[in-house]
Amino acid sequence: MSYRRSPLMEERLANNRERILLATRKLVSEGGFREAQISAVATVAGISTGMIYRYFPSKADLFVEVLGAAVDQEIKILTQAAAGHEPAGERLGKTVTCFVRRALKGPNLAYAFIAEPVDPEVDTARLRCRKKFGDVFKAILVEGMQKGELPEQDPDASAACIVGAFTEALVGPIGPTTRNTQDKERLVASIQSFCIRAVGGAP
Amino acid sequence: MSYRRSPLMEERLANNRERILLATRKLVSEGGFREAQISAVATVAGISTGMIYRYFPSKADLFVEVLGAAVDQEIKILTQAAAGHEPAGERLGKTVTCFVRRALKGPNLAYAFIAEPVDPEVDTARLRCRKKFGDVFKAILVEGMQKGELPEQDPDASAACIVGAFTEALVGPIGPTTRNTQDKERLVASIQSFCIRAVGGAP
DNA sequence: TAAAAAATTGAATATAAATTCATTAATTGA
DNA sequence: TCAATTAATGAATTTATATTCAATTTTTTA
Repeated sequence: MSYRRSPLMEERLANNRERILLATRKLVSEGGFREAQISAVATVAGISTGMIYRYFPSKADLFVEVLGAAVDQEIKILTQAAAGHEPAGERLGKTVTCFVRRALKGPNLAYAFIAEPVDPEVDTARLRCRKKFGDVFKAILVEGMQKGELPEQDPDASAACIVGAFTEALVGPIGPTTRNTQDKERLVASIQSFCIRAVGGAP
Repeated sequence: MSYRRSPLMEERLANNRERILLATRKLVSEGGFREAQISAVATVAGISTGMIYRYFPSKADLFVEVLGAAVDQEIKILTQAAAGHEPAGERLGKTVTCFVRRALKGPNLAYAFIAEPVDPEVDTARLRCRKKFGDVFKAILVEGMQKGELPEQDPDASAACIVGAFTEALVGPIGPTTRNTQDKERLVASIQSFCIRAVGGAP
């Protein structure tokens, strides 16, 4: 035999994979999944289209991985924001604000992800992700109800409503098009108040 | 000359157009826009694909018309539900419940419409539609604030949040998959409570 | 440096769905 | 019924991407 992967080569391969993921992430965060065609990903990553298929079985698989990684990162941050010993209403407010601010700062994938059109395979993954986001809020609600800080309510429904509320407020018709910082902060505050009142967590 | 459209023919043409719209509506409400390919529409309508292009310049135009008609109908019903002289919180509750019940009853297009993936042209129309739904709620909120029944809030943001909240609760991860009537009514009630509390309209 | 193996390329192919248009069928008025 | 005109068909074309693979380049070891 006269070829064996050297550590150097190994590294370059891993590098390629990373480049593909990064390129996809960049394209998606700029123009959504729609703009992330294989050829575009290849161009941005500086490789050929064929290469992509040495690392990912299909475009759907690539998307699912990018989606998963971005969401996991976001969930981690969100979970930290949700931690603490303040009353549930306050914690909810902090968490919502955290998400919304990050989304407004963009290019951040999470919110594009939870709202965007894709093919069925990726869609399944997207639903799972929305559920994950919901679970962060659900945990706050359950604890708040246990402590008697929040009125009784269906935590699954309320959590879904919260995710839906800020998603729509962010990517919907009134979403961030050409807004200045002040407007953005006002939007953040409005969404936060809405969600806190919604779960009965107003002081 | 020896051909001129007779009233009979005129009627048949109008009939074809209607059949195309109905077929599209049926397919979309069953399987979303994804399932409504031109060939499928043609089959369901019982005509050839070519025919469709005698009535609609493109698939996007067809979709936009179907979307618009369905949403207008829904808006009309919603506006009626929003009318009345009860306190704003109560009116909001009625309106939300009306929408959610109708969506759960399906096949009703409106909610599939406001949540589904499509190409850019149709997407613009969809955004307009979501805005229309929001405006129904905004009107309630503005009036409620004027009368001092609701706390001050950004009515655009709150309206968007409401639309987002029930949309997500309906089509999101906890949405209606295999739910019995009782579960559905519980979901309706949960969403309603959430929205009423959210705008500060609790009694 | 040369041969073997693997990595990389990108043009060619596959796929899926929208749109067209030459052809055929149906309708109208004389 | 016939000629003129329009309606209707659906196979062929177009379009837009994803995916493959024969050919090329690079890397490794002897």
